[in-house]
Amino acid sequence: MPKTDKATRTSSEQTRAALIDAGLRLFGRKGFEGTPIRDIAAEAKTNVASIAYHFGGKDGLRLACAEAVALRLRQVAGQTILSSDAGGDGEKALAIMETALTALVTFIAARPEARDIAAFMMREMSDPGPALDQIYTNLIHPVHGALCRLWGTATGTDPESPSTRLAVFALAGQIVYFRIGRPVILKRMGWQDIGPDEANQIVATVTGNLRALVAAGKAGAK
Amino acid sequence: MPKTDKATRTSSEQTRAALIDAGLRLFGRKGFEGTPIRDIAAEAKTNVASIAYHFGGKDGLRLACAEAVALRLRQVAGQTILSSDAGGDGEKALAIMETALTALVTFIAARPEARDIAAFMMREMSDPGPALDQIYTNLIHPVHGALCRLWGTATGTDPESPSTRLAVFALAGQIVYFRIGRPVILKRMGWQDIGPDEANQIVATVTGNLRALVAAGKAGAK
DNA sequence: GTCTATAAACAGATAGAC
DNA sequence: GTCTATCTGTTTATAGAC
Repeated sequence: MPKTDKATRTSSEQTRAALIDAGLRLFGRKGFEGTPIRDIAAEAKTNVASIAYHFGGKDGLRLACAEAVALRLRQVAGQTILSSDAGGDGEKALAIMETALTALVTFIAARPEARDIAAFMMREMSDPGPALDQIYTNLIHPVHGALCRLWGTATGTDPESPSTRLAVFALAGQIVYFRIGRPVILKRMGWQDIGPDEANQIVATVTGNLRALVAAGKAGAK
Repeated sequence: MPKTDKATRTSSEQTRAALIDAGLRLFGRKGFEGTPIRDIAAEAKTNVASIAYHFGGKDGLRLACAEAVALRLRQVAGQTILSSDAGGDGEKALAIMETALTALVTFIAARPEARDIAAFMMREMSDPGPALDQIYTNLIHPVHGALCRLWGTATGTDPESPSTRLAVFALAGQIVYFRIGRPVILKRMGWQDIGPDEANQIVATVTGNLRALVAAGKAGAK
């Protein structure tokens, strides 16, 4: 059946993508060791053997999931941050950061796929290995670096200084917590779900904090 | 129930404690499903069967670990926050929060046990169940509530309002990220470890942020 | 209460038919 | 390329000796 003529649209690629999708979802929820490859195959509507065929084994799928995570989050955060340049204008740098954070928070807090993406990343951080290296070099390092440059421009401080880097990490921490801590947040806020309304409240909190922290950083730089 | 005569010092209690300790460490690093009870027994220097004996099974140990986590973190955060009362004095409320945050951040960022405690909590949040309920009612709800009251006093805003609750969650997010994201932070900061020096830099970042955010919240409340 | 031995279920990898 | 059947090792839980 799997001949790659244009009518069939390479079912190989489709199976591959379905496996990564299923792997991300299950690894995120139940953990890597907690997920049997049989479940992944079932979720992707294929057979167990196809995981060894496409990725060489369970570990290969893990790495492929890490690649997918880095790619997806760069699409959300990256294209807004990585490409743009404030050109020394503090106000513009702050505006760019606000736009980027809004996009990031909206995606991370409200989009359903973000649950699995965030959970996958957090799990990899609890047990660092090749998959985390992937995510670090392809996502975290470039995005954090770009945010540091914007932060430096916005506050007039050294973008390479430890305090700038820590400030940006603190900012990132706020965002990821709104996803990871979701069940706790829902319960405490009395929310049923994080829809557009709730996401906007979170966006308002984070962007408000950004402005306050940048203002404080600017004052401290004098 | 073990017989508690003072001479033997109940080795039962010791085994129990050693199992919880080992469980917390291994569950945090490799996840619940990723950890065989044989490994836990070996780490606790006892036999596999003792887990079923003391906790009824692997799930029982999981719940006992959740209890231990809640208890331990209440000792760190709780005794400073839960007991004290600002009595309507904004300055005093801010000072209490600063003291509490310093203790919390120092513990979470620098203490080795905190790695496993934080990882355990995050994993439970990714896959909510009875253990998370434990942690929520015995730790998160009371501590978050106390911080909201202090925040309300410090900023002059309603401690029960959604924006206050979200602000406190954002603050908490910063703290936990400095533990969860540790491997990434070490790499990006060029640090070998988080010792007293590095912990102080993190404490300075977080308490600085606290002051800036409270000041902004106070201004907004006018 | 502790521990060894074992049972019954389940894991990931792979050979070979299609 | 896909899928079934199977191999080999490992898992949790438990029975029973001490």
